[in-house]
Amino acid sequence: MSANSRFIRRIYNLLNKSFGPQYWWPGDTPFEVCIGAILTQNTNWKNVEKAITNLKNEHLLSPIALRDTSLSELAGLIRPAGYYNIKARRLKSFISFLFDEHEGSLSKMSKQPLEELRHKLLNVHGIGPETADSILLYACYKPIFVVDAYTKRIFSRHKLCEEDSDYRDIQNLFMKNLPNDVKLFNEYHALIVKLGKDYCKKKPNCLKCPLGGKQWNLKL
DNA sequence: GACCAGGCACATC
DNA sequence: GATGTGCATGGT
Repeated sequence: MSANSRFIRRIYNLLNKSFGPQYWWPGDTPFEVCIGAILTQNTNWKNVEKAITNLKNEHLLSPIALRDTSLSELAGLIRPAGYYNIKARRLKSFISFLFDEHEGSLSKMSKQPLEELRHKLLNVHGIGPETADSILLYACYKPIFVVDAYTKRIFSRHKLCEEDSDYRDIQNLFMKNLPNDVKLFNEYHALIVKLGKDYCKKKPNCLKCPLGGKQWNLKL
């Protein structure tokens, strides 16, 4: 086993021991996961929850209901999640894709092979790498590792990737060094977000961080 | 009142 | 292909 692989697994074990299971994604249905993945782009999850609650209260959390909702009404309801005009359009483009390609059915969409579906999702307006991979992993249960701002910040601070590593570089760091396991990818990303929220914001709080101290050259 | 949060598309060089 | 900018609310 390579040194990288040992590091990656050791960090997972540390986080898992410190935080325990995270029960991700925070959403009731695969469809809600997709909506949340778009709404949470560059946005605090608390604000996303308000927007999702609004949609639930209006009984709009289904592909058909959202398809039949006007852009302006949708924008008004998701307002708390920020960038609401842009995100309303992004939600609509995802819904259009779902109906055009998969009869409005997430379970049909999920039957597509991973790489083919990923490629198609990336062609949907408003869906980039992180949103696509969140949908693939947490809504379609495909084995793909989600990289977010926390992942990049934490791993570059600890010199486990370069500061200018791109999305695929970091994703490969995990996927080449871990077994191809949906449950593991699910839990690992969730633990990274937990670590990020609690200890590794832009101004880090290293004192009680499970990764230990202010020394950002991890010695495990 | 500044700074930040689980990105992405687009313009410009 | 790299770099900069707009999008926007709500919490600290």
